[in-house]
Amino acid sequence: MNIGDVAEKSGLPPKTIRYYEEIGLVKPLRSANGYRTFLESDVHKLAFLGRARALGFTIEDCRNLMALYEDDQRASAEVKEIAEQHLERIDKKITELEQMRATLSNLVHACAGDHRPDCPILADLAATCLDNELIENTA
Amino acid sequence: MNIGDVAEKSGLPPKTIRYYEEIGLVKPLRSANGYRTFLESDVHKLAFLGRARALGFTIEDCRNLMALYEDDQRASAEVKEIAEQHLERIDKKITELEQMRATLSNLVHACAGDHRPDCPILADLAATCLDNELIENTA
DNA sequence: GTTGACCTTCCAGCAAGGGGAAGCCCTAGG
DNA sequence: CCTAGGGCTTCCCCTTGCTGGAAGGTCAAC
Repeated sequence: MNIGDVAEKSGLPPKTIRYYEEIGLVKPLRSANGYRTFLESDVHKLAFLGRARALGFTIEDCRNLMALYEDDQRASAEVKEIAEQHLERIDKKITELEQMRATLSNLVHACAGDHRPDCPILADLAATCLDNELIENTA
Repeated sequence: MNIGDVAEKSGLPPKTIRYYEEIGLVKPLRSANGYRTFLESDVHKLAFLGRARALGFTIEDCRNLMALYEDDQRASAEVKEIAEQHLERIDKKITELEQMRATLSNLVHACAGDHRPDCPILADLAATCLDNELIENTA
């Protein structure tokens, strides 16, 4: 199977598949003309990777998950550990974004959004670290 | 004022300040010995940029926000427009992350996390795109 | 035999800086 | 007067996870 077929089957672009080979996530064979030749098991691996990436796992996580997947002596605790750490990263990121969202939302609501130059958004960005100028900026 | 002082006052690392000069966000003067020389207004700008970045605005957003900040003929509508678009980006990102979180959380809870190899997390990653193998993998 | 769709490699680049080397500059201490 | 140190400079590579493009080989069809 050539890379184009694999791309279609796995849902990953050819570029991505070549990249995954480059970093050692898949190891396709080569046919005489230099083309990569993939087995069904490669398609399976690539789909696995695509799914893991879609869940936000890093490439390194994917590498570890793949290794565990292929090791039938694995302990599910190891997999769970990786997933839990990732869950924490996600929660942290969500918290950060919620925080930004809250601040930004306040500012947006406070801004008239008309033709006049007065703007609480700019005032906030400008004033936060410079209390002595706050009065000038908001006066 | 040299870059070290500015870094302390603005809260941005020297590396970041040099980078911001490189991409034209600030334009410090140079003294005879080649050192960058910053004015108070530069510190002010850099603090503005730091705050905007902390709210997740892209560098390009920052560039536009700075331009509006320095234009006293601006319409607050233009600022609000940038902020609203950013708010949408944030909301979209949060939604994505919540989606990942939900799926991942389900998988984590379904996984025993013990010494045994059976793992719903790996099974899900492996099976999603290959229904014909689902039975084997979950059997 | 030649077009056009594949495939190959390599190079460059995105965001937004971080790390570190090699080399000035400036000041304080002995 | 010399030296040690800290701060400053430029330069280039590294990060994450790809994506785009150029130059060129291959293959099946018409």
